[in-house]
Amino acid sequence: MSTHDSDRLPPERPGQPGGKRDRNRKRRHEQLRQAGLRLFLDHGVDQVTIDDLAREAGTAKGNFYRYFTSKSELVTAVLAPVADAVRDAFDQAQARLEEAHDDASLFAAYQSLALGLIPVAMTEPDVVRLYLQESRAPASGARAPIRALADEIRERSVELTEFAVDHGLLRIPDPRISALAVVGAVEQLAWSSIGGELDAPPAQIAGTLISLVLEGIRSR
Amino acid sequence: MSTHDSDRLPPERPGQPGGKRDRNRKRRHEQLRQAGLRLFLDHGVDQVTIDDLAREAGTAKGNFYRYFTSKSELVTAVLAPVADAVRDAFDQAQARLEEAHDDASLFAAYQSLALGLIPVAMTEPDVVRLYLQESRAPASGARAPIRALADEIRERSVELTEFAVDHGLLRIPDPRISALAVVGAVEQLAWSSIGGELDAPPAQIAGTLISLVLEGIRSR
DNA sequence: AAATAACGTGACTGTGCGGTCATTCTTTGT
DNA sequence: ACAAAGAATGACCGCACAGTCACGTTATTT
Repeated sequence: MSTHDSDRLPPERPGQPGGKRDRNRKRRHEQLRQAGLRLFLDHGVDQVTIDDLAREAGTAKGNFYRYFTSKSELVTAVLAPVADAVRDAFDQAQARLEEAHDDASLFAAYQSLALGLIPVAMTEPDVVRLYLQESRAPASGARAPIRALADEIRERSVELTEFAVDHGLLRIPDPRISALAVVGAVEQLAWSSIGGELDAPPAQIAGTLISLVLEGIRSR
Repeated sequence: MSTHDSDRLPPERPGQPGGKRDRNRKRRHEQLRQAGLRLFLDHGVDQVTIDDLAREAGTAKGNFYRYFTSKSELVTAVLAPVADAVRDAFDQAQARLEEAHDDASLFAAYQSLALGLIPVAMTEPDVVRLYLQESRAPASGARAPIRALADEIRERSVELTEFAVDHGLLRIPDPRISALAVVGAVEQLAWSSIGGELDAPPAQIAGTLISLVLEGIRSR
């Protein structure tokens, strides 16, 4: 009969939401997530094996599959906080932009995007770094979730700027080119900053980039 | 005695420089290079096995090792044309910059950089794409040569702009930030363009980016 | 406290990988 | 034409991997 042929691994959550089972489960989940983050950063997602992950998390191999069905699913979990923050920040910015009517409110919309992104970049630099490290991976395999997030970021950035242009808030010839250029600049600066190649404080980097975008190099 | 303990695989070149051996050898080398380029793009460098490469190149596995000692060495060979062009272009630009004295000659130096890079990007888009795809990989493993090239590009870009600032040719507060922002913008635009997400012609993309950098968004 | 069910373990299996090598084929030098 | 050397082959070895599973442990329910 099999009411649910598919209730295989991993099983449902334990009984009480605040009980010992629930806490233990969350702890293991987080241990595996942290192990993944460390190993992925050091060796690249593709090079890390399930054995490596289990060992680094201090548990047995078979147990890994009680929490994640695949490495790809773990990658999604590792990325989750950043992915959520990114989506929220774009939603916010889009909502504000839809009610914008002048230069000031346009600026405020873009500012809300930045203000939504900066906190997570400060609290989770390693996750951001992992994203940047593998963000242009082929769309198949364990790195796929990272690539998907990258595609979403580019898409929504372009969307946002096209909306501004369509509603007469911004007057630039090709919004797609400008939006992608800014995304590329932001990502490269974040990458160099997190990697320690740029010792300037993030606030200064952001300020320099904003004035560069608004006024160009000539103005200085 | 062993005059040469280390003349193991891969062996020296065959007798005549223009003979059949030489031609065959060059052909196989190129077949393996093309096979690598295709497979690396489709599946990512780390996911491709030596068996895959040999099969795609239409040869036997053992033969691979007559041409490359490792996957990493093949990656280096795949990248070679772009790596060479990049180095040459930076050398050129640096030489011009050292003799620059005003705005016009500064512009000419940067222009020579662009003019050195554009041809190889047009003739070898796949190699550029592979570089962009894996350019932020960890420094160990088969992707290492790609990462090395990326580091070199960033380093020399910063160097170039710092030189211009130090010699009073450019007046910007932090040359490192500006240089990296431009590198990021260029790479992102190249990535999107090669990936078909931007249908604008390269010349228009370049023009828009240049005016964006020089004058900012406000000017339009 | 007994029964139940999720958690946790590590051995096990099959598969596929990197790298080697004896052998055969092709080119070259004489 | 013949010998010498490089090119090419694919079977083979050892190993490491993904995924499974029977069994022991710990928390939860009754």
